[in-house]
Amino acid sequence: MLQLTRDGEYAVRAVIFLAAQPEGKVSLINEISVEQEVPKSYLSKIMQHLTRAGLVKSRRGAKGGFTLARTADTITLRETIEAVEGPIFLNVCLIKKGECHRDDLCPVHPVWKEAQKKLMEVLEGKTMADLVKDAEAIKKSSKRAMLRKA
Amino acid sequence: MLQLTRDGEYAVRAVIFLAAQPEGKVSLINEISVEQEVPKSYLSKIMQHLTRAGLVKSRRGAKGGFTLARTADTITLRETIEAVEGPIFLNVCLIKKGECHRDDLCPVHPVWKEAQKKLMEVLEGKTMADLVKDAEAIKKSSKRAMLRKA
DNA sequence: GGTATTTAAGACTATTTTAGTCCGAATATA
DNA sequence: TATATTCGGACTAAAATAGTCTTAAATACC
Repeated sequence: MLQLTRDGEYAVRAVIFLAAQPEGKVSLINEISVEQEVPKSYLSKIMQHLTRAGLVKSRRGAKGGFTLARTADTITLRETIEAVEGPIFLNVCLIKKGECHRDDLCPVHPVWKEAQKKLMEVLEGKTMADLVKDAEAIKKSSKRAMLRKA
Repeated sequence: MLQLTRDGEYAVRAVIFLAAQPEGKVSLINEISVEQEVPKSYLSKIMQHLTRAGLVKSRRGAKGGFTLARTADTITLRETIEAVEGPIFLNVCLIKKGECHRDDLCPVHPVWKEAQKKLMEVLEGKTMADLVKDAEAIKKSSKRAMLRKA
């Protein structure tokens, strides 16, 4: 449907949450679920994918939980989404040769290629560190707006 | 899944086919289906959507068939796709306010907004007339390549 | 060692979407 | 009237989506 699924959305929320935590902080499914408004049992699935994809480190047992596996500035939006949704292709014809009807003769193929490239540029251009910084800036500016109103 | 469905793909094929026909030519479901490799009964559904959306004119009965309802240079790729898939939104948060988790405080929202804008620019930047022209150019250049080989 | 805590893995489910097919009705031509 | 052709909708099978739930495994602490 040319639309991000809940999996992708929830993965992004979870990784941003982890990225925003202070160094060394270990987060529980429960915390993330409540804070980011993601169903707990569903989130547990998402976290597993993120762990296997190497974005997140997990530890079981008491004092266990999740942390980022790498620094937030090395994790892009694209990587986070693809960790749970699989590789993004705006059209099947981009997956590999032969998927495309009339292969190299299709005039629409280059258009999808360009659209794909632009989308990837946007999703790769934002790291989790960027997003945490953006979130802080938004919070500050909205606080200022509140004060002005009061 | 962040991927165009068959509906969208088939709609584009059908409209390009109509755009490539000589002035006044009326095309049958059957022709389009064979030429563009789209299942006939499925295509019939697609054509109905395109007709209702005002991109295509239909006439029933003997000597009936389909033509473009407007000139090919006024029909964009975006319009064609949205005629059968409904409006494109890369993320639910773009549909309307309130769909977004933590509304204006979400740092990812602006990123989706930008991605959406870029995608739309690409899909609106190509009209069916452009695509027909591109197809002709591709055909010519591939013919030249064949001749060089032979 | 035992107990409490926490993630891992996978089975299970309901709903929606996707990708079609099929048929009878309506409409136009000749 | 016979023939051609789209229209509209019912129908279907398979896959994706969006979850839930239960049991097992690992870890920490007493």
